[in-house]
Parts: sequence; structure tokens; C-alpha cells
Amino acid sequence: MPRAVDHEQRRFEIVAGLWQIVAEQGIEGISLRSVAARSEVSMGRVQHYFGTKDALVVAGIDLLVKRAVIEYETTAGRPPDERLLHLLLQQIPATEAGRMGVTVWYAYVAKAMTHTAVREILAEATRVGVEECTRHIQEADGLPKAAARERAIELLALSDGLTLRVLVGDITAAEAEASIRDHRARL
Amino acid sequence: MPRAVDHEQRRFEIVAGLWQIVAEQGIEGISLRSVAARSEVSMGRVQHYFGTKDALVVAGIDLLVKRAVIEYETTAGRPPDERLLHLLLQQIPATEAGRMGVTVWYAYVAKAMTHTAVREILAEATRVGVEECTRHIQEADGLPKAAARERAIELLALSDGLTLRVLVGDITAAEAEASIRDHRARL
DNA sequence: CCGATGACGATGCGATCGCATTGGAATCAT
DNA sequence: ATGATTCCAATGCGATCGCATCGTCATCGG
Repeated sequence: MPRAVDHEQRRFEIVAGLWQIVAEQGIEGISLRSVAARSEVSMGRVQHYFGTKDALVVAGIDLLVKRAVIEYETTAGRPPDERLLHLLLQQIPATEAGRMGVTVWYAYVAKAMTHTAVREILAEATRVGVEECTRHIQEADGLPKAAARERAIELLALSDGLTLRVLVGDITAAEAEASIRDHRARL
Repeated sequence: MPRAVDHEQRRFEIVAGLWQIVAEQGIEGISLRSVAARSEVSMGRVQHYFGTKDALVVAGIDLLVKRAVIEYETTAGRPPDERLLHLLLQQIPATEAGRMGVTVWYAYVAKAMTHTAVREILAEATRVGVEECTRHIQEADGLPKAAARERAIELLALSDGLTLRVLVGDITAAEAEASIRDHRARL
């Protein structure tokens, strides 16, 4: 067997470059050459680890989701209401890095409209998000599952919509966060 | 002076083809050739009426917004609450044509993240939307402007978020509409 | 009738694209 | 030491791209 390289690490380096490209130029900016240049690796390397452009594009959202899941799992053991707020507030772009992440996220949401594999990854991610929120609301408020689920979807939708407004510059991140907390407190 | 053609009409025909392309393949699918083919006109014609690809892309969102404004203006004279609900419900994809329209809309929302001209058009459109909603809430509920504006942004954000869920297939259009009506009634 | 002008269709060019191919360097079991 | 295997850089190809250019009708004021 030949050289032992960290497969995951190599793939992550390349995808990190892809995220920058997407944040700056959108999904359209992705090309084997542009991602290779941004990641400061050769185009041959990108081909070696991802094969086709499509696989590279899919890996971009796949890793993004996996990162979010890992971050969420660090809240395990915390009280339900806190975990719920984490899910509702995580995507609101407070920092510059967070802004890049959510910009990439919404670029992929648009992509999902016309790309099956991307759509399935996002659908699964939101499904899990709704389930977790529902569970926390059930525990925190003592609601039956159906009612809790309705509120979960409502809160998540509100979070999505407010996030969009922040991205467009219509409101600030602080205003969005206040609106969500206020809404959660009222329900 | 030469042949008299309806400039607006020609431009609309081409943009209608562009919308189909965007709905099916996303913004990435736009090219002078693909739009020309879908509109069943020559590429020369597309160049003649739009000049550059970028101008064509911008015209796509510009006309979409103008159409929405015209449709909204047909509700002039109706009671405030009805006009408010029109603004909140208009984008929820009930029909197939409506689904296409809102798919194109969100494709451009993603585009706006990296394209200044598109961002300004969308920013202006949402600004007007918030203002109109605020006005209707003031009239209908007798709230002061600041409070009405807060609720307007909240309701519009909820509408945005629910629309996204409908597009992804997470909930149905009817469920989204019910959630918005319910929310509006509760406030 | 005629020339200016608008409305195109057709074509060509340089750039960029995804992808396949080739070949060599590095590594390790044998 | 050697052969197998992995890792990757380099190159080439055919397709597609935006855009500029050129030529040709059709139209209408003069």
C-alpha cells in the first residue's frame, strides 16, 4: 500500500475552498478549476477525490449539513428550551463566518429546486430539524406531539424568513434574534 | 423609421422563456442560446433586445417583480385585511404556474447574494412589501406604526419560511395557508 | 423612389468548461 | 529489491459559452 493520506482531511480542504467560491460567486462559480485554485491544490487532486463536478457540488452541501449536526450534538444534555433556541438561532448570521455558512446554505436551497440529490440531503436535514424541535417543545411545554409539531414548523419557518431578511440587509441579526425569542416566549 | 414592433411584447416573450429555463434548471441554466431556443427565437434577437447576458438575467427578476406589483394593485380599494392576506398568501404555490413563479423568485433570491443589481431590485420589492403590510396592519388593527411594522416583518418572514417548506415538499400549500391565516387571526 | 434606420439572422472567435488519459513519484507488503 | 497500489500533476479534446461583427431585409419619412 502506498502513501497514507488523510482522506477526510483532503476532502475537507477542497470543500472549504468550494464554500468560499459559493459564498462569493454562488453555485454558478463552482468549476473544477476555480475550486482547485481557491483551495490551492491542483485540478488533478480535485478530480482524484471527487471524480465529477456533480459529486463535488453534492459534497459541498453534505459536509455543511454534517458540520451543523455535529455542532448541534454538542448541546446534548442541555435543557430542552435551550436546545430548541439553538436550533432556531444557529443559522442567523451573527458572525462573518456564520454569514458565509448560511449564504452557502441558501445557495444550495435554490440548487435543490432543480437537483434531486441536493434536495434529498436538505429534505432529510430539515426533517431531522423539525423532529428535534418538536421533541423539545413537547418536553418544555408539555404539548401533545401534533400541536408541538405545528409550532415547531412555525418557529422554524419564522427563523428561515428572518434569516433571509438579515441576509438581504433588511434587518439586523440582533433584531431577528429578538423577534424569535419574543415569539418563542409568547407561545 | 423601420418596422414597428412591440418592444415590450418581444422582451416579454423572451423573458417568459427565461423563466421556464430558470424553473427547470436554475439560474445556471441561463445562456443566450438556451433562452433563445426555449423562447423559439433566434439568438440574434435575444442579443438585440438585451445586449448582454447580464442584462437578460436582470430583466428576468425585474419583470417578475413588475408583474407581482401589477397583480397586487388589482386589490386597490379592498379592505385592508384582505389586501394584507393577499400579500402574505400570494407567493404560496397553489397552482403549477404559481409554483414556477415562486421557484424563479427564490432562484433570484440566491442570486441576489452575489449580484448587486439583482439584490437592489429584490430589496426594493421587499421594502415596498413591508411598507404596504405595515399600512394595512395599522388600519386594520389600529396599531402604532412601529408595532405594526414589527408584526408585518414577522408575518412576511413566516410566509417566506412556509413557502420554502412547501417548495421542498415538507408541507402542503393548504397547510401553509392555514398556518398563516391562523397566525394572523391570533395576533 | 430612396436612403436612413431599426430589426434581426448568421457566423466566427477566444475563452472556459468537464472530463478522460497518461505518466511519474511515493509508499509498503513481500 | 521489486511489484503493486495509491496519489496526483499535466495535458489534450470536444463542447459550450458570451460576445462582436457582418450582412440583409423591411419599413417609412423625405
